[in-house]
Parts: sequence; C-alpha cells; structure tokens
Amino acid sequence: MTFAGSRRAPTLRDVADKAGVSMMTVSNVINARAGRVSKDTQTRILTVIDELGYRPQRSGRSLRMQREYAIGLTIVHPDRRFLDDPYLNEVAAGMSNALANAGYGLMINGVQDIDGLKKIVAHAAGVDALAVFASGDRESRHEIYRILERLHHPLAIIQDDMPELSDTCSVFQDDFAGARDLADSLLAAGAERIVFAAPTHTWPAVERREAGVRAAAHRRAKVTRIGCNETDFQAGIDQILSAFDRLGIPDAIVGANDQIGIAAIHAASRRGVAIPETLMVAGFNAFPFRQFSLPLISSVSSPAYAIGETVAESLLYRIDNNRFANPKQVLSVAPAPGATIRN
Amino acid sequence: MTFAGSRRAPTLRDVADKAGVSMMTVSNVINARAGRVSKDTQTRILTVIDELGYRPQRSGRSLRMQREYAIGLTIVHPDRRFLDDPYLNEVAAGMSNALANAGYGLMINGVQDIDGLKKIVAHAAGVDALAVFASGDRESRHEIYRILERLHHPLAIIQDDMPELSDTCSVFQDDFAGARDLADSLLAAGAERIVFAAPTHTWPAVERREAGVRAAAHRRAKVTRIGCNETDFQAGIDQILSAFDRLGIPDAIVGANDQIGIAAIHAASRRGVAIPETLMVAGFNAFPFRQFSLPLISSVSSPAYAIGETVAESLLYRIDNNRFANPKQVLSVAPAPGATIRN
DNA sequence: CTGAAAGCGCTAACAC
DNA sequence: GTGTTAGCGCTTTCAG
Repeated sequence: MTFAGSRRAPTLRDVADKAGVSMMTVSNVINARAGRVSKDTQTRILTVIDELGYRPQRSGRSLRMQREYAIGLTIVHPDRRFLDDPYLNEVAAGMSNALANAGYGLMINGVQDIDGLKKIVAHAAGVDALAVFASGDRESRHEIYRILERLHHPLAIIQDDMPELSDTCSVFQDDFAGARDLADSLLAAGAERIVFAAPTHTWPAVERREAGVRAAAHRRAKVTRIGCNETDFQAGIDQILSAFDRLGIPDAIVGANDQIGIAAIHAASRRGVAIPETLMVAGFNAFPFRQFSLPLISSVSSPAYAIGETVAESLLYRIDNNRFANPKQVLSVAPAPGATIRN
Repeated sequence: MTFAGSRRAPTLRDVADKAGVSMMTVSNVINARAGRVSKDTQTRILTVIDELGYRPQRSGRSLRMQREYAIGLTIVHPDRRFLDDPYLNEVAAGMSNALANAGYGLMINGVQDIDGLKKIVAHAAGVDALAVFASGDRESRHEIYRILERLHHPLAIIQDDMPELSDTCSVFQDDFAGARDLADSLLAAGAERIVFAAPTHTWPAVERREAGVRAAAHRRAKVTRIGCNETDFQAGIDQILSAFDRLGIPDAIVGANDQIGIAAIHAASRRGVAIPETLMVAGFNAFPFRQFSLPLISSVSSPAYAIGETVAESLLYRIDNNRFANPKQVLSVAPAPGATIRN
C-alpha cells in the first residue's frame, strides 16, 4: 500500500524540467492559451503531464490570481440534516452543476442558528462569493444577511430579498402568483372557506404564498391560517385534525408546501373526509415525492433547480464583471395538476 | 453601493503594520498558539483585526501548509439532480457538519457518468481527500474507483468496497443483516412467495439487500426478483402491476428502498389488494418521506447521517496520521416498524 | 514561440 | 515574547 501523503505531488516545475521547457510554457499549455506554444512542444508537455500524473495545485493559482474558484452555499436551518428539504437539494444540484461548468466548486455549509453562522464566518475565506438560504422569521433572516454582508463577498439571497444590502442579489420564484392562481382554481371549484396551513418554523416563501392565496380570495372566500409542524409529520397531522375540530371541515386546505398538504390528506383520511369531493387540498413545489401521496396532491411546480443555476450564474457574472447583471430575479412557477382539486 | 471587488482585502501585513508588530505575531494570535504572545499585544492585535475586518486568506495558508482544508464528495448518478435521494442528503449533511467542526469545507460534485467524472478529475485539485458514491453496476463502479485512485488522494467509498485499492477506506451500512431480519419477519408472518423489487438503474446496496432476503428465505420461501424503475414513479408502478399479472399476487414485496416499496403500495391499491392482509410490503432506509405513504410502509432505518460523519472522520484521521484507522466500517441498521407487515 | 524574474499571503524554523 | 528569512506553486510582465 502506497500512500499519497508519502510522496510529494509533482509540480509545474517537475513537468517543465522533465519536458525540458520553462514553467511558463507548461502553464500556457495547461491553460490552453491559443497559439503561444508550438504543436510539438505541446504534445511533449502533455505526455509528460500524463506520465507524471501532474495536476495543478489550486492554492498556487488561487494565491496568484487572488481567486478561490469556489462559491459557498450557506443554509441556516434548525435541523442538522439541513439538506433534507428537496428544495435545497435541487438548488444545490443546480448550483453545483452550473459552477462545475465554469471550473468552480461549491462549498456547502449548514448552520443551525446565528451563533453557528458566526462561527463559520470566523473561518478563513475559501470562497469568492456566497449564496444563502435562511429559514426563520423576517427579522432573524435579515440579521443573517447583514452578518454575511460584512464579509465583503458578493452575496446571493435565495428565496428572499433585502434591498438595502450592498453587493447583493436575490433570486426567487414567483410564489405570490403561483399561490394566487392555485387559489383561483379552488375558488372556481366553489371553495368559500380556505385554510392556509403554514409551518411553525417559517421560511421566506411562506408569507408570499399566504399573500397570494389571500389576494385571490379577497371578498370571495374566507382564509384562515393554521400552524402545522413540518418536521414532525404526525404532529402536523394532529394540528390539522384539531383545526377540523375548531373550525369544522373547510372547503379547501392549502399547505405552504407539499409535505404539509400531504399531512392534510392524511388528516382527512383519518376523519373519513372525501378528497376532493368534500375537501380539496393543495400543496406547493411539486417535487417528485408528491407522487407518494394518494390521491396525487395538486400543487405548483417549483423551478428550484433553475434557481440554483441562476444563483450560480449571477455570482459568476458578478465575480467577472464586478457588478451584478440583475439584482433581483424572479422565476415563474407552473401549475402541477393532481387529483385533490375538483374539475 | 460599494463592491468588495473594488478594494483590496486586508492582509496579515496590513494588520501587523497597523498594530506595530511583525506578521508572525499576528499569525500566532490568529492561530491561538498558546503563550507565544503577551496578553497586551494580543488584545491590541485583535482590535486591529476587528477594525480592519481582516480574515485570513485561505490560499496563502494552503500553499504554505500544502493543505486545502477541504474534502470532496463526488456523486456519480445519471440524474443531474444528483442530490434528490435522501440517502445522499443525509450523508452530505453528516459530512459537512463533521468537517466544519474540524475547520474543513465540503466540496460537492455530481457527475452523470464516467466521462463527466474524467472531466472534473482533470481540474485542479482543491481538496485533500475524496469521498465517492457511485450508482450503476459493479463493473462501472469499480472503474470509477480506479479513476479516483489515480488522483492519489485518500479515498472513502460510500456504501461499497473494493479491497484491492490502495489508500482507500469504505463505509457502509449492514444492508445484508437488515434485509435478512426484515425478510425473517415476513416469513414469520407466513410469506412463502416473496418478490424483491430492484431498481433498473442499480446502486451498491441493492445486491446486499437482495442477498439478505434470499439468505432468510433459503428453503423456506421462494424469492423472485423484478425490475422497478425508480426515477419514473408511475413507470415503476406499472412494472409492479405487470409482475402481478405474470406471477400473481405474491405474499410479500420487498422494495430495494422505500420509494419502490411505496410504488408497490400504490400498485396494490390500484388492484384493490389489501395491505397487509393479502400482500405485505416492505421498503428500506426509513427516511422521513416514508410517512407520506398510507399505510405507513414497514422499513429498515438507515444510519445515513452517521455514515457521512464516519466518512468525514475517517478521512480527517487519514490526513492527519497518514493512514486510515479502519479500512472498512460497517454501521448497523435498525427495524423501522410500519403497518404493511402483519403481526 | 519561449524564458527569467517577481510576488501573491501565509507560516516553520530559527535568531534575538 | 517578538522579529527575520525563506519559500510553498502558480501566473503576469517583460525580454529575448
């Protein structure tokens, strides 16, 4: 067994020496600089690189170029399993893929609260820019963004915005319009009493979704907000059941996301309430797992993956051009039909 | 609006000059080196650091220390949304948190196939070690590991192993025992014809889970393997329905994971087959989404998060000590009772 | 088309 | 307890 650590990795100098050229020529070959190296020299150098198994060392280049070639994604979420939400998975995958195309890496960090955030912020800066997704109420989210602003890195805020920050862009989806159109279809099916089920630990889009539902319902239906624990599924079902007891069975329940909508389906099933005949249900985001629900929950499909790509592209543009192309980008959502809304 | 890019970030030298000390003294303060700096000097330096908003630049330290302070997680998966699987979320979160505690970052990369892998491998090395999760058949997985071995980084293989590789460790869960015990409970409930539903695009644990089921069933029940598309849920349901047509309704279906098990529940529901009275169903891994299934799928809970932590700790140990403490670690699984197995 | 020199920010080793 | 020196691997600049 040989260990990598036991022998020094080959450097640019090793390649140059073995190929009998200067380091600069090797560098030109590696960076594919057009027409600076003769064909012969190039193939010779490439052979040596292959023989030696040479790979450029990022820290040397980073130091010289004053660039880390990496972007951070920081997620502030009370659960240590901070990637469990499909929304974040897709954002992360979209970012990672878009960054990889540009030769950048994605560094992912999850922190549970503001103290955790301060701790990682104290670390050395290994990124050129940051993206952040924060759950929690508006005030604590804004504190989070302010802490990150002080790092003097370009910042992209996901699913939220805070216009007073400098050197920041935000990218989100049109939750308001999506929720409004969703509620419209409930109204068209005759809903007059709508329950909006919001998570007890909130996140930025919840407010916009509730506002969209209320805008559609305005003077046509009554909207009641209830809380629904999102992390403990059974507790969430119980909360919906107790809402049934307090308020009676409404015409429709809109969950702040599909998880909550599915909890409503389970609650209805326990009470023997027919979906969609007696009670209509809707969720939000339409990630693949919604197909596990029976009947299939009607939802609104989220462009989460595209949001990740957009975040990455915005930050890369900012890094190269010293300004954001577009400080606020809103991606549109689309209806995701299911079997829990009539018609 | 001021942009970070427009002004040079303060360096160690700036701090040293302003505090009237040498760079080395500042370095000693930053790295909290015991008793090398007087209390007075220390507080003066800390004040200056705060005033200037100084944060050490990782590339300088990396170059000097020959260490990147980052570990990579490479996922080889045909879907570009490579983090959609809860297994990988939890592994990634576990790794990220364990690494952050040690001052290391996690760089996540997803590639769709071996060509994609070769492309990112050609990039500069920005990590000290690598973890890999590969789906696909045994042969292509082994090719993937061999490619990564050539990078001469310490490597941790997740949910798989390949003993002939040097400088490599593997970490996985005891899928065999979990599946065997699961099948035992099916046998105890009287199952004689068991269907094992495996995904069409396989991944490492599938073989071990099937082997566990077969070991339990040995001479006591007949096990038939069917394919079930895991990425297209509806197609998977159709495959199970057509297996019903070909083979009749078995006594039990064991899905290679919960997604597939839930597809079996849906298929049974379409045929009006009673669960668990007529057909028992089981899945594997017991991530939170299994609660969306109705009835709750019986499963086996996976220590995926702990696997992530273990991978991180193993690699950190390897980096510091130039050898792996334990080249092969198997974490145990636990029954996750549900309502789809009788008794 | 190729080469030599200088320096990016940081820290180990050693002097004082 | 503090300062000096040297150099990690790479690329920009400028000379040939």
